[in-house]
Amino acid sequence: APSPTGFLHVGGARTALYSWAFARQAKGAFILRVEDTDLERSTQASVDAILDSLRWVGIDWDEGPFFQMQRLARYKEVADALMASGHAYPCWATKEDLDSMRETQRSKGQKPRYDGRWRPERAKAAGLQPPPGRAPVIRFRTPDSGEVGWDDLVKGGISFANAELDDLVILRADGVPTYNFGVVVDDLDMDITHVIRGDDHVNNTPRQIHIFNAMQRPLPRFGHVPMILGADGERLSKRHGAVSVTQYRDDGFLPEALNNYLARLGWSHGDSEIFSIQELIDWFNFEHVSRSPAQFDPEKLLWLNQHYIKLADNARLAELVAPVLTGMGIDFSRGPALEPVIALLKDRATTILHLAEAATLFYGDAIAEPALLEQHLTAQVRPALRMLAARLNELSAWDKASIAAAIKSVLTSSGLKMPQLAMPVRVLVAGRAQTPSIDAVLELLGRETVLARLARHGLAD
RNA sequence: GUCCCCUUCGUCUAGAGGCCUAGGACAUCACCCUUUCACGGUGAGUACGCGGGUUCGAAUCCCGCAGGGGACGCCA
Repeated sequence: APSPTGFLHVGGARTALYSWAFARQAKGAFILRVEDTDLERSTQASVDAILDSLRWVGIDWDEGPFFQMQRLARYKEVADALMASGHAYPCWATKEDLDSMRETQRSKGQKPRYDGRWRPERAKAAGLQPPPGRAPVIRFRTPDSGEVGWDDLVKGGISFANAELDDLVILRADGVPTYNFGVVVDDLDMDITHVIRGDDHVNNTPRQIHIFNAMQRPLPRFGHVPMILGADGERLSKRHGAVSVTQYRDDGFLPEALNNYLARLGWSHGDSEIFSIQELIDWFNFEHVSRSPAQFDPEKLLWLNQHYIKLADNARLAELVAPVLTGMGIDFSRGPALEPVIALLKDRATTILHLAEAATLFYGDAIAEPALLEQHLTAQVRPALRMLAARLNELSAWDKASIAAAIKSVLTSSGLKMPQLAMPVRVLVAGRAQTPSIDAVLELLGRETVLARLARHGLAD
């Protein structure tokens, strides 16, 4: 049940993933509800971004998306019923009233909370009269004493003293429900059996339970998954870097890597580190969801991403890399085909972006830094390089094995060691000192390009 | 400040009284492989927050303390 006030946060994605996996495992239904009652901040762009993110990570839904703003009449109906049964009442306290009330409480070291001044019997006793021409909000009457508790799916027993709670607003003056009320009527109407949400909602649960009770309906099960923290131990936020699912997609992460990482962050299945979405569905359980918050570790995510890139199909990777190259202004239609290039490079890439960057090796003009050139292109190796150019030129077949044989023969006649010859070739032909094995690089580059580049330095005719 | 929750290597975690001189993974370091860089392989160091109990025996149970996180809105 996302709120469309921004992008899908990785924490939200993880909660959705657990919830979804559990629903799939239980052969239940996963229902998507958009909680758009924050009129100030909700946007259609956020709705689109969130649905897009969910689809990208592979979370599908059986019902919805339902929008709370389309259910206003229903909330009004329930609020009226609650008023009729004495569980709710109108309140005309102004923003200023409430602010000064809270300030006083805070200064006295108390927890700021609504004092119940408009509870009918108290308003009457105090002689409060509804101000004319102003619509009230509706507040829920919370029991004054006793306790509320529940058996949390991940945390176990949790309980609150009712005296800690106050009378919360359930319906605003304009008829829009507040969070705690909207979710309860929705959960009931939508037959929600399991409410899986972030830890930050633990304090809302007792209030919601009271509303369920007032409506005389059975409770769903609640499960509160711990927060995700940044490296500094504070709640993960923008200032920690990437936090939105779309950002990870744009940064070149594979959805299976993000899923695997997120699932494992705060949940475990013995020593399993790498598992598929199907395994998550088969293995997921609440007993192994951690009860304490977890720090997000970008390094481990990178490791998983690298792992999944190595496993990924070349054609799929090519499709992901192509637009990145285009975005970099690189025309990869001139040069070797993308798929073999990727096949050669994917073992060393941690993200799609890095993979694309590595691929530029085959599509640029490969001009090396002068210092690099000087370092590797010594007088000693020049004759061997000329010899290599000649032999490459004479090769009847341009394939990795033939190229390797040509290199070996030059090594034999020159007495050079492999690195002494391979490094200058890399620098001359690729413009850099780090490349995959040189025979494979030459093969992909093609004979013409290789010879032309050697010729630039007078090493080929 | 008040309330709620939490506490095993730097990080994510396994562990549900003896299998733990605490296991795995990321990161780090070393070595091996090697055509550079990677990949891969092997190995090393590093943790049960503290103090009391309970018990023949506690990372595991209880209490206290400390620390961390969350909440305290007509935001969700």
